[in-house]
This record gives sequence, structure tokens and C-alpha cells, in this order.
Amino acid sequence: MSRPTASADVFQAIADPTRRAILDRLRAGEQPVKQLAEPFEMSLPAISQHLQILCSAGLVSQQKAGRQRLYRLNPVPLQQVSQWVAYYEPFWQQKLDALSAYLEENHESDR
Amino acid sequence: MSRPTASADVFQAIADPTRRAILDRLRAGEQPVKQLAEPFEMSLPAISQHLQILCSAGLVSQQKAGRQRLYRLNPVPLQQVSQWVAYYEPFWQQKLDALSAYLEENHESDR
DNA sequence: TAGATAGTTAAGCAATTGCTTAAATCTCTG
DNA sequence: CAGAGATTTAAGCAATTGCTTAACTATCTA
Repeated sequence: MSRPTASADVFQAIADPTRRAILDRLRAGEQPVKQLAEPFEMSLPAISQHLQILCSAGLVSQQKAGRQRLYRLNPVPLQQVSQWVAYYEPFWQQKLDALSAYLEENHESDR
Repeated sequence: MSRPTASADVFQAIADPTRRAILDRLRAGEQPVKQLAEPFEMSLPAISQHLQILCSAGLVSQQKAGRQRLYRLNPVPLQQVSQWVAYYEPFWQQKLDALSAYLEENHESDR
């Protein structure tokens, strides 16, 4: 029951590389589906489906403009990811500190 | 072919909430499987499988200690996630700026 | 109004996921 | 050495995923 579907869950939504690439592309600004789909070797419906998943995760919003549909980036839910990862920053900092200490030490014993 | 399997891909690895919870738990320090599995209503093999996925994503490392196996957090691959999300920070900052500007404006027209 | 354009919906399919239970494996202890 | 403890491996299963093609819907344009 509680298995998170790709819709509505940000972490699931960004798990797919195509979806991340779409978001990356949207940083350039609002775009219609066809233009958005251009670099991908994938059918249009596939892209459309990805967009729907991004949409229901709140990462993207849609607006009709004549016969095209403009998609726009909404980065806000990514804060959830950012916050989660941020907890780990001190840990990898610690790791890197350990590494540099090790290198330092090695350097000293080189003399 | 290029569909990223949960193994080896960090974004896939952290897509699962149980896996994130395991990582969260490992922040408290190295732990054997049984202890790690304690809060989850899930069979031990299930946890073991999650640990393997985390392992092959490089997020966790394993060390034998008698008949138990100690798992230890390795946060370094999370930098990949951190870096990716960081690109979006200016965007949501912008969003929030717009919001606060809006609120400001509304506040002014309240007078 | 007939077509072309932009996009979605629907149906179907193979692969993957997340779990389960049962059977190993390895290691410690009496 | 026999059993208990800790964990993994194996096999199997239902649900989900990521895609495809074919058929629709809506909108613009000649």
C-alpha cells in the first residue's frame, strides 16, 4: 500500500535520468512538448508520460497556449531532496577531511 | 539497455523510502543488519536486499565482524545528488523572492 | 470545412522492483 | 561436534515502470 508511486513522490520522480534531463532542459525556460522532446530518442507519448509524472510530483506545471502546451519548471519540491541530502554534508566533509589529513601526513613523511 | 538499475545508480538507490531510512539510521554509526532492520516491518532478507543495492550504489560499505556484518555509511556518492539539486537552488530562490515580493506588495496595498 | 499540427489517452508488453518464504552459509558457543 | 545466531541466496510473485504503436482530441490554417 505505501509503496511510493513515481507520481507524487519527488525522489521517485527524479530517479529516472530522462526525467532529470527534462528538468535540466526546462531550466532554459518554458517550452512546448515537441521542443522539449527533441534531444531524446524516444516517442512523444513517452515524453508526455514523463511530463505527467513530473507534473504530479509538482516539479512541472502546464499551461495551454493555442495548440501547444507549455511546460514550466517548478523547482520547489526539490527542496525536499536538498534538505535530505544536506544532512549528509557534514558526513562527507568529515570523509574528505580524513582524506586530506591522510594526504597531509603522507606528504610530511615524504620529506 | 540504458535503463538504470537500482544498483549502481545513486538516484535510483535513494528513490526508495526504506533505503533512505536505512541511510538515515546509519548516520548514528556502523551497525549490524539485525539492529539496522529493527524499526522496519519487513523481513530480514528484504533489508539485506536493500543493503546490497545501497552497497552497489557505493552508499554503504560492509565489514565482517564475527558472525555479524557491520554496515557503514559512505555519503560520498550523495554529492552527485547534491550537485544536481544545487543547480536548481537559484530557481527556487527566485520563486521565493517572487512570492515575498508579492506578499510585500499586498501588504503595502493593505495600508 | 478539410487537412495538418501538437499533444494526450489507451492498450499492451517486457523488464524491473520490492517483497515473501524456504533453504543455504558461516561463525560462535556449550 | 551439535546447535543456535546472523545473514545471505534462491525462487517465486504481484505490482510498477518505461516504453511502444494506434487511435483519439483539440486547435490552427488554407
